[in-house]
Amino acid sequence: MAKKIENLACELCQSRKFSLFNEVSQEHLCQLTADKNCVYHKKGQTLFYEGTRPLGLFCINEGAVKVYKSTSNGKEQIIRLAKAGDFLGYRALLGEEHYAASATILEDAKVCFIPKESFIHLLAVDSNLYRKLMKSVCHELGLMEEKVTELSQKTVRERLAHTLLMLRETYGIDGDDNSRKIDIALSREDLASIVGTATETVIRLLSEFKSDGHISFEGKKIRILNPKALAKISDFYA
Amino acid sequence: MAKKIENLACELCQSRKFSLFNEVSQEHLCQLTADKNCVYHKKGQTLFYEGTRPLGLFCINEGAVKVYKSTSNGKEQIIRLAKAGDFLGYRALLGEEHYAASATILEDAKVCFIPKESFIHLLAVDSNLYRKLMKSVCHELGLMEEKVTELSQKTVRERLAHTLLMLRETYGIDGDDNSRKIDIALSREDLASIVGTATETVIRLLSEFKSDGHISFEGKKIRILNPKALAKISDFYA
DNA sequence: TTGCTTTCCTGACAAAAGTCATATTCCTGC
DNA sequence: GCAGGAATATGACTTTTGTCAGGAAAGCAA
Repeated sequence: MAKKIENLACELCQSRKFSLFNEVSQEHLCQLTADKNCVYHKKGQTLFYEGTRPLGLFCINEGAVKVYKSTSNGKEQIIRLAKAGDFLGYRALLGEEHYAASATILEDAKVCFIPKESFIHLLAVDSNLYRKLMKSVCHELGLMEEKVTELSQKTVRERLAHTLLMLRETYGIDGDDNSRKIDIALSREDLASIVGTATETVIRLLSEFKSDGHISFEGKKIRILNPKALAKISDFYA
Repeated sequence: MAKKIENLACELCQSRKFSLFNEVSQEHLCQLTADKNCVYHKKGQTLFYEGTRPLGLFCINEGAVKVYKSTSNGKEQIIRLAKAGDFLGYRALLGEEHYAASATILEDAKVCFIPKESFIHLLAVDSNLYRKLMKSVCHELGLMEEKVTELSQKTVRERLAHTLLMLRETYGIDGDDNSRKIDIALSREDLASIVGTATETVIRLLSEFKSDGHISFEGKKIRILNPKALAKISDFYA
């Protein structure tokens, strides 16, 4: 299953260019390359479990990962999706807490693991990185506050439309502006866990969006045909 | 209304002892005392508005403040409540963003305002404070993630019970363990904005909790008579 | 292929919560 | 004290959403 692979060179990593590590010095990157561990994970494997102690930082080189909390009623709430260039586990690491969520692979992934000491040392010598990380955590916090507001004030229908638009922003590929495919394999159940509703409700609403011509299905993926209509439904900035 | 008052000495401030500034050196505290501005605010006044640019950090010396986002349908979602010793505005400041929420006085308050430059300088020279702040922001993020999960998975009834228990933790005074009064003046509307529901629903549920003997009303305030029952209702850790 | 499992879909129904209308109570200023 | 307004309370009704049950389709292993 999880297969150790040869360390990818951080200094050459394409995913890094768009990540928080984009300004880290060559020297420090080489050190990271030496310190870290790279692993190939298949879909369904879990990177870490809620409640356990973080031993380092995960960095996604390729693939897709979901971060979610399990709830008492057996469901799960997806907190965020991580893709190439994203980091996982820094909140627990910097907050000196246990993981508050679990992380599971959605699409086969190459994941680098940077041991805690190595990461902490890097932060100590690269104050620019530390500052950027702080900025990023603050931004995340802002996003979460927005999500809280959305959850308590908007209907499932509005939230689903908004979620589709956000997924389009992040995972949209090919086609002109009016027809972009969301290139990530999300089950209806996953989608429901992001929106915060029941799977059946998502299925029903997607069918509706489809028959209204706002979206279409391509295999397991969704194509956004009419983003404006979805924006209107989601009550975006209105 | 807002009345400038003589600067309170940070180095002598009792509220500070339980705040993030509890380990800041005497020297730096004196500098803060010189740099800051203290203002007395009456209930209903607003410290800052969503969408504006942060010019500094607010520190609550006394009183209660609500931080909330206004939504398109005219309602508001309370993101957090701040009391003596709490800071406001650091997320926007450190994230280098505009305020994502507004802050309004719930109970007459003494609020100190530390200019941005002064705060940034303090962070630059006191790395321990910076680290503590990072830790705090990460912790906040964890709390928000929990709130997101709670909002999408629990009923209003469960959330209200949980909210009452949290308010009891933070604002509970006098009485033995089975009878603590929540010593903060929250209107039903405010409570609804915290829980994320309609005012009428809160009123109805509170009446129900009252007739079930779980709570009682003392003036505008609520006394928790049976925390265990509320914990059960809130499905806490179950 | 075949059979098996998982995911997706649909319908019927129930429960939860929001909305609207209307009292009633509580404050506050005069 | 009283008037007027705000906050609280309650009822009736509607809408939204969740739940349960059952079936179709798609993926997967042998």
